[in-house]
Amino acid sequence: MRITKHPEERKQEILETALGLFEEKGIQKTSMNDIAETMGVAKGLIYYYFRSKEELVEAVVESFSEGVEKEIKMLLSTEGLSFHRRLGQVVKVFFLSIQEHPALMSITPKNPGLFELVKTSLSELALRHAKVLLQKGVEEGYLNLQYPEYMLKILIHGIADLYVEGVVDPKVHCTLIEEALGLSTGTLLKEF
Amino acid sequence: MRITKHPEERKQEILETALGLFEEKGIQKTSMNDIAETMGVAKGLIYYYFRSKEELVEAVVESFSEGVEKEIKMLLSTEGLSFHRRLGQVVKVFFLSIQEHPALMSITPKNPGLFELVKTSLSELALRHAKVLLQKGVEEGYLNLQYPEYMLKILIHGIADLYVEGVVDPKVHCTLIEEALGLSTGTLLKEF
Amino acid sequence: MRITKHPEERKQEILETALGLFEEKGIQKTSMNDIAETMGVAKGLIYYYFRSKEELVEAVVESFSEGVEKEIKMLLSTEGLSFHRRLGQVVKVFFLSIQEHPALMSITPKNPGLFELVKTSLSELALRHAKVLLQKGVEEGYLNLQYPEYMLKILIHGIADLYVEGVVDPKVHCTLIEEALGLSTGTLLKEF
Amino acid sequence: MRITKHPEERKQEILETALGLFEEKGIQKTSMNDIAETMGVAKGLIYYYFRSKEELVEAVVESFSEGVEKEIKMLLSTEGLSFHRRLGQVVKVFFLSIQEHPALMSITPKNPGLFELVKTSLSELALRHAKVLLQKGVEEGYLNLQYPEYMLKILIHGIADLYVEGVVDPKVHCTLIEEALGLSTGTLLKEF
DNA sequence: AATGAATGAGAATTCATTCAT
DNA sequence: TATGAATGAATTCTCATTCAT
Repeated sequence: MRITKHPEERKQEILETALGLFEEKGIQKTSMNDIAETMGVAKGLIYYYFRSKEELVEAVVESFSEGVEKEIKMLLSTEGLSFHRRLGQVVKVFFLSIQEHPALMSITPKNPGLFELVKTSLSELALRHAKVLLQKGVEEGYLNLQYPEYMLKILIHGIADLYVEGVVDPKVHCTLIEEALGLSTGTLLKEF
Repeated sequence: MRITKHPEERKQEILETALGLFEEKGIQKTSMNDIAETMGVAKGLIYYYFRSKEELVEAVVESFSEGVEKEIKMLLSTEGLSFHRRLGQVVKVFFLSIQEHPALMSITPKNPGLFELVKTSLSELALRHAKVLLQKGVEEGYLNLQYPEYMLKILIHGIADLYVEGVVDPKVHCTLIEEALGLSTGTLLKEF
Repeated sequence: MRITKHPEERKQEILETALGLFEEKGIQKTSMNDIAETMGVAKGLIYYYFRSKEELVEAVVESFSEGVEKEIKMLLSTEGLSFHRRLGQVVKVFFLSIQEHPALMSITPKNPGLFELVKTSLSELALRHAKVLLQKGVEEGYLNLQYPEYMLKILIHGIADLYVEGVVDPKVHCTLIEEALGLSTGTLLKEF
Repeated sequence: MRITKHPEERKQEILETALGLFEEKGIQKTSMNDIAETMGVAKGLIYYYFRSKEELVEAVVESFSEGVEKEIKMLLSTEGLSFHRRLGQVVKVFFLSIQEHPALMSITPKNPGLFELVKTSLSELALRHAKVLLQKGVEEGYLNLQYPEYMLKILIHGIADLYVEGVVDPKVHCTLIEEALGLSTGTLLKEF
């Protein structure tokens, strides 16, 4: 049975199936065959949309980040919010997007890869969007940091890894962020 | 030509060769054959010492951590040092051990793995040793943290990832740690 | 050169090639490579049809038995034959099917395996089909046996092994069967 | 720790260990390493006593048969026993020797080999010793068989295989033998 | 757009056997 | 007699990728 779909729709379907399997079994242990089989589609079809497995992996990561990016953009477009409020929202978006993909976090020594890539991608994304916000925080005196961007990176990577190790309470994360940024206790927490 | 060595020596040799190749080409792209060839030894010999590639990988990570652990133990055994001094030293050990293995940090989408494993292992190790130190810092009022251990983890993972992305200046790291822990500027830096 | 065939045809081809090689060199000494090479086909293709060597071996045995089963079914479907005639025919089918695969029987200390598997499979098959026949023989008084099914098994296995050891004359087999079943001399033999 | 033993003692020890492992895991899946490890001895030592694995396998089978042979010889040396009594005893010896090695019978598709070899070896042995006995039976009119030796073979192989398939009751075996040889019911059974 | 049989280059692993000590 | 590190060749199995249909 041969089911024809719109290219974009099909591409999306592959991306989602791949993401699911990568989360479940790791990139390496997911074969192109697995993906095709799960979709109920022939192996060759995937190669019609993606030149190689590598390209597919990149596309999956990109696609994931794009989802997060959309939400962030929406948030930041709202005018007139205070620095703390905004920061709180950005943090929230990150953790919500991670919470929606719990399997993403299940890295084991036998199953590395995807998380690391996603993390890096998210971190870059965060930086792109938070630069201005951080600058503002520094200028307005809310933040007293020499390397605000680096600190942001550390927090994203570090908390993500903490998450992987089982610390999933957003309150804890907020407290840690407050302390690291030198904000007074509860500043972020009250945004949740 | 058949060269026999003492098991411990040979095991060490395998471990070192494997570490080198893992760093250079990634775990996945390093075949057991590569390791044997590099050593000028038969493939089977590696299986004489390690039941499988997986076991070898674990052993390599463990061995790496043990090296770092030894140095830390030495440091912490020295009596009578101030909290800041000690903290500075621990931080130093970590970054020195990482600096000795720059290739360890070269993750690419094609080459994931070892670093992630080592990082987790190092993080656990750090916690084990720094617990008391942190507690002391909190008690003595140098640190004002609700979750000192989590903060430590964040810093280790976060800075390690920062390192991977090319930020390798220890001064920057120190400053970031100072800021995150709420120490006054230069407290750690002067230990370097 | 890439020659594509219909799956069923190809599967059959693999089965036959494998059977031939198993007979010739024994299961153990026949590598998946041998089979592929003999077929002029890539190694991977065999794994496309059979998950493992073990599965292939099972399929070969099964396929062999199925061939014999077909012939038996045909025989038994003919109505109105006497007990002795029928029994004679069943015995005949077995020995003909074995005679067609003389190599099957060449077990040596270095080459065990396939025969043993086939024998068991054939024995089960024989029982399934001969049960009614034997029952009938017992009821009609031709056979005076307490365990007709066990006797059948003994005869199948025993004569098969005798065959392996070089006793291949069907007349001898018939005589032995007659004696074991307590039939009068020549009852079966005249069917041949 | 290097324990030196008398050559014959050591050889015997190897034979027994090998038999045990062959029964447990099959010949093929038992490595020379397994044997050495089980004995707590170095691999090389086995090669000191047996040139190759093949030679070891042969020796194991031979050694097993020798054990049975001894018992049979003892039996047959007793003078003045009736034909039926003797036959009963010989049958008994076989089944007792098999019963002492239940694992010998656990053939599976994955684990062929030893049983087949032992069976053949036992069958040859049986023939050697029973020839005279059978001849006597025929001459004295107890047996009415054209190929007494073949019938013996069939019975040994056939019943052994029956045994493997789970029919282990000696009474059933006796009945089958009686029927196959055309002895009157109970002739053998009462010897047990 | 889609199929899926076929490829082929590797990969891990196993093990009987050897040999220097 | 005994050790056990070392060999090396074979073997099973995997999988990204191709291509004729």
